[in-house]
Amino acid sequence: MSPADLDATFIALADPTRRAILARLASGEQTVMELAAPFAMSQPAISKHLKVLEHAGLVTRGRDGQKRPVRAQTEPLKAATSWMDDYVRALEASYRRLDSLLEELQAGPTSNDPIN
Amino acid sequence: MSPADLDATFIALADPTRRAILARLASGEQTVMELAAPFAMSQPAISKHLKVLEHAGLVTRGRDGQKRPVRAQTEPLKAATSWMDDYVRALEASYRRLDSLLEELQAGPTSNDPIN
DNA sequence: GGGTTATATAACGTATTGGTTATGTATTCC
DNA sequence: GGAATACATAACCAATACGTTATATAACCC
Repeated sequence: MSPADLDATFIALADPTRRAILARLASGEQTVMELAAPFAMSQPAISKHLKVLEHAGLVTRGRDGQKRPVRAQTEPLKAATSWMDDYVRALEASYRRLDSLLEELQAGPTSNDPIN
Repeated sequence: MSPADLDATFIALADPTRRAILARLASGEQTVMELAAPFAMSQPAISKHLKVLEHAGLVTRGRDGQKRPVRAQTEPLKAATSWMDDYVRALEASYRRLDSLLEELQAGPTSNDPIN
């Protein structure tokens, strides 16, 4: 996953309306009208949010007559989660290194310490 | 964690410069100057990015003379990961329900199906 | 064909973002 | 005290984000 893809995913997730749309899609495919109904927002506004989500690969669109059913996809979320997990792991490893270094120092200087 | 906190976290993560700053902090505390060095960007630009990260709680600032050491924090990331995990889990549960429904239909109508 | 429904697109306004340069404010060092 | 260093803040600019209303496009229904 390229940085730009990660950008797109996090940008898409950074808006509460878009996260709410995703949450509603968890219970299955929805049309644009169905998605728009619960929000105090115009239909074009929802269409724009859907475009952002689609650009991130978080949703895909089908075709059923005049309807364009929206369906959630997990792929980009897994990539984003993976970035975050890797990062947290690296951070925690770094904390552990620092901790053991501090322990060593507290145990008193050893022959390895630069005395002079 | 409130939606606004999630907003702040995802917004902070949505910029590649900010993710790169976090990645560099994984190897330990850094001053603003140290952080700015590898980027083709002015020091004030980095300070702004740091403010966004700080607002999300992804970094905290210390004080050491004229230096303001920056240190990464994992807390908001865990909350964000948790939102994503919950969502993916809900999605996959929904897929499983749909799958088993399709299987049932494929197995042929039962006495429970609305025949008329 | 003509009206209604579902959705997309265009044009627009305003706020925010991400960068810049210039300057302010502490703090350190001699 | 005065110069240099580390950082923050202000003022500015271009681009983008997020909403609006109005309108276009396409499919459905009679």
